[in-house]
Amino acid sequence: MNTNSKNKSKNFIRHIIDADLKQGKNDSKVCTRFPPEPNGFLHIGHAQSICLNFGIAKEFNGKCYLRFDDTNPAKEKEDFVTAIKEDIDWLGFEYEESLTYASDYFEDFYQYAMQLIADGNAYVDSQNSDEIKNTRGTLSEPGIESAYRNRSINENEGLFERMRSGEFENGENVLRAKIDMASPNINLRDPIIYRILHVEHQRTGNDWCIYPMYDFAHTLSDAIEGITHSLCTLEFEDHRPLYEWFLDQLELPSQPRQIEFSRLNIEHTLTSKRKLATLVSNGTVTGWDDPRMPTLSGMRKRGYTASSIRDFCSRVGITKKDKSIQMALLENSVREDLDINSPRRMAVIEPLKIIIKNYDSDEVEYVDAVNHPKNPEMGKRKMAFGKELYIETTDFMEDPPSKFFRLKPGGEVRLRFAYIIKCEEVIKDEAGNILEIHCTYDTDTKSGTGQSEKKVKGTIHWVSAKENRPASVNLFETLFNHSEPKSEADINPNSLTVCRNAIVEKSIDEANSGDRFQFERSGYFIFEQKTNDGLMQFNRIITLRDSWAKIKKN
RNA sequence: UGGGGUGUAGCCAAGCGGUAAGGCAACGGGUUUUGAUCCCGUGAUGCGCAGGUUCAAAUCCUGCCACCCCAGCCA
Repeated sequence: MNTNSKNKSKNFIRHIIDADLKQGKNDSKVCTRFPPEPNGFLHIGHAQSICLNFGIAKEFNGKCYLRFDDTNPAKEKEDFVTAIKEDIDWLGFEYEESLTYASDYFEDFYQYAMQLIADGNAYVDSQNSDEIKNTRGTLSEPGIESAYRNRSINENEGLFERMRSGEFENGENVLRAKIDMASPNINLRDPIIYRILHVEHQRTGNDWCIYPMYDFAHTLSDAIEGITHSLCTLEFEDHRPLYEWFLDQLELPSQPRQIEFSRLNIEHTLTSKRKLATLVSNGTVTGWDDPRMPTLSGMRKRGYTASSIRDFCSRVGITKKDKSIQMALLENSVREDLDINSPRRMAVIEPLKIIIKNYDSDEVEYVDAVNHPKNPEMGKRKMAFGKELYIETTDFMEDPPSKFFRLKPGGEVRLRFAYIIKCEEVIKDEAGNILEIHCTYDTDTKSGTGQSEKKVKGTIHWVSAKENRPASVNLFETLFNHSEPKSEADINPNSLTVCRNAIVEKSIDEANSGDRFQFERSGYFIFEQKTNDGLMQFNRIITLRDSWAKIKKN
């Protein structure tokens, strides 16, 4: 894919797996899992985890489960399951043989919980949530044991059965693991492992009114599926002792190992499902798939390719260090893919009219334009040239700085694939606004004819005024101004600009929805669809690198 | 101020006792009918800080500092 993958250095997780394999652990098998909760859409952070988990499985000839962690029906929806599958499909990973749901194991979980009770390792607590909260202690003070902590096994069994059968209201009882209320690790202070929730589950309907908590369900799911390496993010480090406690107390089919790595953060964006959900619900964006969102569906709509996201993930390291990746790294991956694979077209986003005074004919003449400068196999096309054309407004300056290689009064510039033109006159309205530029063209300078030795510094793009297609173009900037956004106040008010006066060369007619192009000298764009008023609608995926913009700044 | 983690260039990251890979960014230069692409070149006497062990330390030891995570019947 790139030079990076050739000499890919191994991350610490691969080292651990190598060592495990060397020692013959887990029958020399490797099994991982990607366990999203279906309560939102996947984002770029999930992509890293998907690439890691599915990548490791592939590399070690193992298996990777896609497991929906659906233990909290209050927050989950079938729609999210569908969306998540779609995103993983798009990213290019397969899970047909390995698709599971935590809810598949509800009965197993229940039986294991009964075992915990039978062994004196769990009890039903009848304190309410405030009481439980108030007796948990603090970061520096131990908690207080519940008065219900020493109920008999018999009583606990009866109570837990009655919890299952629906005899209690939400919150009346919980099942707690009996560990240590004085543990310095708060997760070990008799954590709740079951709560009562009279909520219909998207898959199990009303079969259950008690649902297992994450730590319990996750450990058991891993053990049941034979996960060898359970990879999660750093915030679960404190949960590992509890994970291992369950593994120690119960006789389970396998002994998975939890390994934590740091989350992926990207500057100027958010990789928190909860915060992204807020942007969706308060209308800051148009939806989970808004092209400005760091969700996989958003990036897909924006025009990013799955391949470039995989490449990006391969360039970002897997470590335990807190990180904040610069957007430039992602953009580099996107540009690299798009440059190789996108056919070129010409489009003018903000048109400025050019009249070629010495072009006598009212007819159009056709010039050849290659579809890719380095890939002849992509072919070429004809572009209409004639007396009236449009160029980019920013390609003309009446009073330019030095080193401005574009059109200026009295100056010459090449129209790409066509002729060299000279600016003769600037036509303005009474208010002084530039209306059009009158030029002359040099007939000897037609591209490809070799009739003239004339060289000019600048080459600009253009579109015929006679043959073109009107377009509406969405230009995006980052959703947040601040490199590490905290609140709504950091939102970039200019994250979306709509240009409804754009025009594209006529050959764009052939485009199908989802096709990507490079509009020369401008950027990469994806064709969405035609708007109701007949405009071809494009999203700008990303600009070209622009060293002129840098020169201007200095 | 309890517990768990992490500190190598602007951002990532390799390194695992033998004298600091690589990528992105930045900055020079070359090619170019895209100010794109591509190609070439430039960065740590230094690995959070201070000591120590050793012929030899980013790697081992001690102390300190900074930052992140944890007190949901969320995951």
